[in-house]
Amino acid sequence: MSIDEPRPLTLRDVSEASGVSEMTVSRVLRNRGDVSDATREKVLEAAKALGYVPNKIAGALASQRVNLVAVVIPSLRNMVFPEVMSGISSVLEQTDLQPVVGVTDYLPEKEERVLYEMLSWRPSGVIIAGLEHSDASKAMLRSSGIPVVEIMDTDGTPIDCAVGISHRRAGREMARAILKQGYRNIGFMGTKMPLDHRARKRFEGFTEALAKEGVEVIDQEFYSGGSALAKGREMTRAMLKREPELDFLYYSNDMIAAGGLLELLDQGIDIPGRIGLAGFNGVELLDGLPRAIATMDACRTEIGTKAAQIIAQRVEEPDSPIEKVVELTPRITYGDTLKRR
Amino acid sequence: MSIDEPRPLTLRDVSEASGVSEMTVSRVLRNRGDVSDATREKVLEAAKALGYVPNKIAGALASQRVNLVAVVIPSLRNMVFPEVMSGISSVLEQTDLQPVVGVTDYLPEKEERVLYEMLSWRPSGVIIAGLEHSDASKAMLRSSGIPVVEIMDTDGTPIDCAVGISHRRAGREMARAILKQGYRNIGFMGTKMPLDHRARKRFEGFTEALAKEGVEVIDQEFYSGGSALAKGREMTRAMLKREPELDFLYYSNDMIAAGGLLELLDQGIDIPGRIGLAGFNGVELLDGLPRAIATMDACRTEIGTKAAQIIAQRVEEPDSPIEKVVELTPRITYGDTLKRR
DNA sequence: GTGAAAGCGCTAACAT
DNA sequence: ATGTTAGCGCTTTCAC
Repeated sequence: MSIDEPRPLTLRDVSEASGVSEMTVSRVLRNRGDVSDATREKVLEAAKALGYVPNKIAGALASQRVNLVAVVIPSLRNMVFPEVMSGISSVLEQTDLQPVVGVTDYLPEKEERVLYEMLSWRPSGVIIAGLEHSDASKAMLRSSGIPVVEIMDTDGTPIDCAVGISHRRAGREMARAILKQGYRNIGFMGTKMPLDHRARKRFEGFTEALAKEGVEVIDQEFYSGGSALAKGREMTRAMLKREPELDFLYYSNDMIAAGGLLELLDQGIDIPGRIGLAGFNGVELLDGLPRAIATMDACRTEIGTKAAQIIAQRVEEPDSPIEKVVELTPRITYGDTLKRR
Repeated sequence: MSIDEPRPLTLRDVSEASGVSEMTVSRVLRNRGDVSDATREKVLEAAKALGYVPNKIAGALASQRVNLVAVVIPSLRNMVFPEVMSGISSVLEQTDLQPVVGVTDYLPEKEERVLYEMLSWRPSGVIIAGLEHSDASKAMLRSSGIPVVEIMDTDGTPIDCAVGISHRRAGREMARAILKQGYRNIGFMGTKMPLDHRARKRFEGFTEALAKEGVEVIDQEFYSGGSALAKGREMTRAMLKREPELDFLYYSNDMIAAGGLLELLDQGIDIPGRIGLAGFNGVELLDGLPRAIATMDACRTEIGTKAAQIIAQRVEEPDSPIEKVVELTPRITYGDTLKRR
């Protein structure tokens, strides 16, 4: 008796153990075609007893189909993306498709690498955050021949199709709401934006709508890294010191807005009378703060579900019609930090 | 001229375009063996011009090696796991290994499915949260023949090896610290625990250490779902109403502890004099709250890096010695919500 | 330094 | 209802 290397099991092993041809074993394991109940039983028993796990690599190569959907996002630490992911998963779970996540850290070069890696597994579709990509990335996506859904943003031209919101519009609408309530001395705080195109677009829309009414942001500050809550606090304190006559603070996300809120409350400032504030995103996490922050929903889960539906649809029926752009419409939540007439 | 189906490119296409054999093209693309600079140049040029992306499926099947590491975690919405992920990524980025994430939603059956799916891609290793798995999952892992690192927890017997902290010990230590400061009327709030073994173990360690000093938790409450911050607030309010003489609140995570903190501050209660409180995890997110919450670091990033190092090591040198259990030691942060003598 | 042949473990397509 | 044959696109191995 010789000691065998622990070799992974193959179809052949199951075939021999059950006395059924490899082909029939394969059919049973995939619920394909007609197999008699007796044979099916035998095969399943043998497979289970051996602890056989199919080799998808071989299967994929033979069948030229891979049931993976590549999902490429900038980060997992920003709660926005896990929420999009859960929208995607909830739809794909009902199909035989599986999401595979790649993270780019907001770096175009890393996006390129991640994309290359993922495409080399020949997935059935790609869901990728944003409309801004390197030329090489765009070329890869275009020539991949698989459905590509760019998510989160609709301000631009998609490679294949896009699902998201217009961040420029979101910025404009928040600006209008703020002006409408009579605020005029407005400050802005946000992430450093060369990296974050969506935050940049919101800011652009925001200042553009203000300008239309002859208003300019009187102060602004950008951060990167660190605890968003703490940063929101710090930046707010600093800005109020610089510009005491500020009457509104617009934040590029709800987490720094929460920091700002806590700072204003500490200082005993009347919200939203003396100073109003607003963030962006509507992160559920923040329910439970002393005041509900004015914000705009970014439709995260909905973006995920819609994107996944598009992929699933096009995998099933490759010739189904293509909706180029699906623009969802975020709505303002006034909460307790933005006056309403 | 006929219209060709957009067929994915193969090595053969690059071979023909460059006038070099498929074999040599393969060598160039993988930087293997000796290839003259002239040939290398030609090949790279052709590959780039065509936009060739290698087919890893075929490669993996032929070479019997897959550079993927399966990472199986309960959730992405709990910031703990993205932090572990980033520890894992930071290590694997320096190798040619790639993490692939699977999410179980704390459900053993889903863990089983996810594991089966992932193992069927024949990854080079598995990193999986927790020590509790279904028998089928354990069997799959054992017979996979690849390195398996169970993370987060060391209270139990690993299948192969484990990296984490002892949650029982963490609970005990927090209990001791609380008692030492003279608190005696202690309440506990946490997640519903049949799902979350680590929270359960902390609670068990906690009550055990209290019992040793003749102290019992005088009230407890469990939640599931919803905004943790809001839940922490609600549960705290309810519990204080039920048991006004409470002088310490122990929470199973920092987020609900933060909700509790905000509630106590609202009620104008003296912290940590009249009531002290503590959470668990040390989520960076929470810097910036009005008071720093007493907590314990769960060593999340470190767990990720160590686990990834073990996998990387064992992939490189399959016969390297195995450390069964790596137990990291979390430390208490007193913050502003737990008296210190 | 380069190429030819064989085969990785499965499934499509065609028998029977 | 079941079996046989021929690859899928690469890499391993060996020959030159």
